[in-house]
Amino acid sequence: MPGRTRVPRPTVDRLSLYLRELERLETQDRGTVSSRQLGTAAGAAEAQVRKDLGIIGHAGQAGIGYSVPLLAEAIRQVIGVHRQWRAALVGAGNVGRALAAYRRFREEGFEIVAVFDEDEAVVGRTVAGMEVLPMSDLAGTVKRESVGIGIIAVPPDSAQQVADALVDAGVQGILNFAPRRLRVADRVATVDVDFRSALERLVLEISQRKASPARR
Amino acid sequence: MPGRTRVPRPTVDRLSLYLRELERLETQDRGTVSSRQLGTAAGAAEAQVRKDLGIIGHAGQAGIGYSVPLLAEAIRQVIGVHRQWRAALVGAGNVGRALAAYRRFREEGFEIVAVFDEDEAVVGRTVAGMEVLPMSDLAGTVKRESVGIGIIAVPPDSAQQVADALVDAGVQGILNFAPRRLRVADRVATVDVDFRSALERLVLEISQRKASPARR
DNA sequence: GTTTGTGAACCGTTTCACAGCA
DNA sequence: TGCTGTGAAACGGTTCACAAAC
Repeated sequence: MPGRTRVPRPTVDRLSLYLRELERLETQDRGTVSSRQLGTAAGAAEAQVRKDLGIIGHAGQAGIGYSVPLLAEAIRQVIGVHRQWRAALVGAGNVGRALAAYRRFREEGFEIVAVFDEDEAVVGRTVAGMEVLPMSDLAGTVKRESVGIGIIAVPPDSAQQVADALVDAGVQGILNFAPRRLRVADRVATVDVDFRSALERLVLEISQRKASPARR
Repeated sequence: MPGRTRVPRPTVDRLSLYLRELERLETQDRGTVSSRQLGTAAGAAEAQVRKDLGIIGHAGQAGIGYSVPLLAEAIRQVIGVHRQWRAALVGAGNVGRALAAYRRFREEGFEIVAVFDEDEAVVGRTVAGMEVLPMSDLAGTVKRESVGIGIIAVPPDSAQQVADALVDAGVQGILNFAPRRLRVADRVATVDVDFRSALERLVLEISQRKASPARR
């Protein structure tokens, strides 16, 4: 059973990036990679890569490197994408429709199995081949379809109440696209994807870059 | 001239969140906030809030707190959203169209002024009221329209070449929605928004949450 | 020669704790 | 009493450096 030790957040983020590089190498039938190459792809130091892989308990071979397929599988196991995750999307606006149409998710182990909206006028329409359902169907669908993840793509003012509904329905995690910090029970994990914060980070970095010479 | 001291990345992220709360309070005509309240909204400790505001050189009043409008303005100044930013969007697929349609950007100081696509079949179509332009028009448009930010919403395989084109055209920063690490000149800032990494982070947190009791 | 695994030093950020001001 | 500002301590993650394995 994996998940022995706690994995630091920065390490998790890098594991995602290593996995992308490994999958690229898999298509090229490369048998091994060095920590240096993985580090270059992920923008991390090579010692960092070795530390990260040590944390998840994966060993390489001195002088050779790491086995591409074995390491890829090990990372998938640790992250948990070796199994398929089923998600319910709430919000059929711009962001919601784009997510529903994003076919790539499926290959990556995620599947949106139902779409909901609070707006009665939107309920009944078709989004990416799925009928938009009313919020009253949420709890039933989550149970029936074994939904583990809720995706929030509604305006900020209704984000919290949607989160409450998802938690009540029994999801294990929430991916939140609304620019609002959610308050949820401890047993539920949340991750925010916030365009606005990303843009603000970018703009501030631009300003700082102009002020002082960049490093690296 | 603002931007005296360097602002740590984690602080930048929290400043975004403080600003959201401040804007909410502004609509309610609240005159002051305590570090405790800002911290609660942003999920940070109160001492952390005071440290952050100290870093940007903003002082509160002991026993009272911080002035809502003054602090909001100070944060906007530091981040750089007190002025309007003009952006060029590359990629008119699902993600690109959703971004183009995302009206909220405008209120937040960002404006997409042009849309480009590499695919000849897409060029000429209309997206959010804008005609999709060919990549050959990129450099000219960036100069003519004073575009500071490029937004990449293309498949991963073409992300790097789009980045190169944006850098050559003279943008100062790139917001990257493609799941690929970009390599750009030092003078250009980049920020990644990666759905897949976000989902993987979520899934791993779900696993860890099941394994051990959560804190907080 | 190449590349791993890891203790030790290092560094930046967070938390603590408390003096000082309203 | 309520709340800020800030040194000092604690923490967690990163980088260094090198012995060991191939």
